[in-house]
Amino acid sequence: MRGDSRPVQCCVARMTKYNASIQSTLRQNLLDWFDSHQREMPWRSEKSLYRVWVSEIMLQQTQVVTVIPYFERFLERFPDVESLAEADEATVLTFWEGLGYYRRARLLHQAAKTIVSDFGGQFPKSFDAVLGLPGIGRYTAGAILSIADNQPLPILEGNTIRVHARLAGVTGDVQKSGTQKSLWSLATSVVDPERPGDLNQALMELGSEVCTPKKPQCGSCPVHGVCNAFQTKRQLELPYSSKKIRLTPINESVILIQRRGKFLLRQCLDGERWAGLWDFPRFQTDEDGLHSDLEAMVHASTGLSVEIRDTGWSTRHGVTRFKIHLRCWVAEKVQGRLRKTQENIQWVDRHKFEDFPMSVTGRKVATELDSLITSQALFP
DNA sequence: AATTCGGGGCC
DNA sequence: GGCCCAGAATT
Repeated sequence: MRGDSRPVQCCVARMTKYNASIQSTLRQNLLDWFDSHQREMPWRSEKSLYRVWVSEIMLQQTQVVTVIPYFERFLERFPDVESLAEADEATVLTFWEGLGYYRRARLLHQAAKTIVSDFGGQFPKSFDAVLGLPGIGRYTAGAILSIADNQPLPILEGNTIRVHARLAGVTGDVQKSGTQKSLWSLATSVVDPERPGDLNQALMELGSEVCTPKKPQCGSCPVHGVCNAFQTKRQLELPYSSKKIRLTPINESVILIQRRGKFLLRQCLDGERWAGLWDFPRFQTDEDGLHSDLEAMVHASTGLSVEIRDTGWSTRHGVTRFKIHLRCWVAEKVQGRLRKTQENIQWVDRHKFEDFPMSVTGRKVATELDSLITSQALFP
């Protein structure tokens, strides 16, 4: 197929499966490499469907080094499906705090309940049943069953998209469905019949440790001999994506409202950012972090009448896709009483903040509260 | 097919 | 400051 006089790009762009020879080389070399180079991970040393499931959910859009401490704590508190299913959602969220994409935790919790009610507490082994669980898509179902039950199923995610695009010279826009189809086809053709889980992990491990986005270590790559991108020196051009990440600037303020030593927290509603987590009342402000009628905003959101006392402290926190300009105001005097509202709001002693799963910015404010409220800037 | 959802690692 | 990360659900 390759090696004739036609441009390489033309031929390989249409190659959507590895031929038998390349399949064999990929499997052999990658499994050998994986046996000697794989990193230690807590879900590898002790393997079960439950542990691999939890790890795969945590690993969605999240790097291994970030996940490991969360995984350890989570498994200590929720060692099996039953303990997870029985827990309150708020408790589950507490152990997810700081990891991001909190819907993952809520769906994980829902799925645990489903497994108890519909599968007798045993994580299912049928691909369709697993795919039907909330929070589990094509990648995660294949990953769990191949890794924890050695089922010959393909996977495709960030790392392996890059690996396959380079190995096979896939030049199409990776966002396009046609390109995705080609990549899934490549992934399917390389599935190892003997050790599918190890080969899948080897592909991902290669993508994160060797076949990296910026500085791929092709010299130490076990499969550079069959890599189209390496042969044509296009490692840095593949995979191609036309999509550019854009940031949306956000200016928001949180307001510290205290009464009798307690502070007002509200639980973020479904549909808004940090759904289910707790936060200080938060409002949109202008570019300078100011709002023309902050007291009215507080009243509108919480049903409380407040008197804004000072505006002495500010900090910034950058979040991917958002930039939050965070300012805090302290309202010392609250005239109104707590009213019944749609919002789930609560007066919380500052020493009890740790009992609430919080947004990262909310946690930051909570952690620095002591220095904030004793600051001379706030109480001149 | 495009958006949304977080936070951190890494250059 | 930008890009990327063991993606899924929603619109």
